[in-house]
Amino acid sequence: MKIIGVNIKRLREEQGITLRELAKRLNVSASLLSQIETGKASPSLSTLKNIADNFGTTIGELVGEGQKPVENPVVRKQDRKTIKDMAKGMRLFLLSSPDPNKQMEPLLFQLEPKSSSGDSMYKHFGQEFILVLKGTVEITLNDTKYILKKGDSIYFNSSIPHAFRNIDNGLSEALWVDTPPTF
Amino acid sequence: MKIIGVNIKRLREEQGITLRELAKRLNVSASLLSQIETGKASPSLSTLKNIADNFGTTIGELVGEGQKPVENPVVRKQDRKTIKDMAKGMRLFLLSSPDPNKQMEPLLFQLEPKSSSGDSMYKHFGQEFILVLKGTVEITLNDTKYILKKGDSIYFNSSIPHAFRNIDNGLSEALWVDTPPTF
DNA sequence: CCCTTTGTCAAGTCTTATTTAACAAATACT
DNA sequence: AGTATTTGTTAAATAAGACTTGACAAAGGG
Repeated sequence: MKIIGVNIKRLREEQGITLRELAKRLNVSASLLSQIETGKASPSLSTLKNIADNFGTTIGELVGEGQKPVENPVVRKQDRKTIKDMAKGMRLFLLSSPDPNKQMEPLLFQLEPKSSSGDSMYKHFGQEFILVLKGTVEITLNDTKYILKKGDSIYFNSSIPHAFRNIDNGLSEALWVDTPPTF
Repeated sequence: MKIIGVNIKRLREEQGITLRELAKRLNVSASLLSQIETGKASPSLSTLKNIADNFGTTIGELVGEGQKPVENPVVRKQDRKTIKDMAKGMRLFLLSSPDPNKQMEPLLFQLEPKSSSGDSMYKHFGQEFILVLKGTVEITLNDTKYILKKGDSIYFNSSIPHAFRNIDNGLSEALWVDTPPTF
């Protein structure tokens, strides 16, 4: 995990602070920090957490999750890939090219009148964000139902059982971003 | 970091696999895995990486970054908070309530004709996703310029120097999600 | 009932994270 | 110039704790 050291060093130098100074803040020896930055030692989780906190970042960032370059950044409207086998009357469009390094998964979904995500509720790791672009969507979190009209948005943890349903007479459309990617 | 063990145990049980079986796959003793799951020991980074890989997830998820419940999930169109002090002619609306546990930051930005993000380019940790909802936006990654029309989207690493500019005669509007949150 | 399988615990081993102390190279001060 | 002070790095020693072994009780399964 050499990337850890590189990231730490970069953050440190961005703040223009010295290795010894950072070591003091973290309550570790300058030597250890040097070894970590040069990849000669691997920090314990607790010191890694300290480092992340100190820089206001996360362990995930430090270990380089989702750091690698993403190719083919742009997806044109007409080139969107579709995902089919979901619930009936529901269309899903990928708004980004598949890439294992992506942290987020942006999707556009279209719901025919009366269509829904099905009877069982979803529940998984990560978080989700939904912005309604057209129509009206009912979103259920646990037992609570939220009615979202065009322009309304919602943000929740995917570990909360969730489901959604089009309650508009016409087509409903929403942008959906979740993390981590599932497709 | 007791949360690590809880997450691992949950993932393991979701797969319906036994503690000993998982231990074998990871090349560690069942005892160690038990101690980790019950929070009596903290895994080294290398074994934690193995665990994350095994479940097709990330270290970040395992350490519980962005797992805690999010309150007040819904943001109504009329209740959106605005961020001002950005570049001139540029308006930013928060599409989610501030929450330190959020992994993503969904924003709506409106660009007056000829407005841009400024002369210097942005460069920071994380990733970004942009979907153009109205008008035409020019996005620069390193030296490459991309013209995005309504419905086009782009996904890139924030560590790539980036900037954007409205090249439409009218107002341009785009949805912008980045990770981790900066506001 | 016996036999296997489940997860956990105590005690020991051993890797390795971390410290101490010294080093050369660079910067600052006089 | 020279003399400190500060920079990051390294070797060796230490201490912490990750990890193993082996045994245990509880819970099925035959």
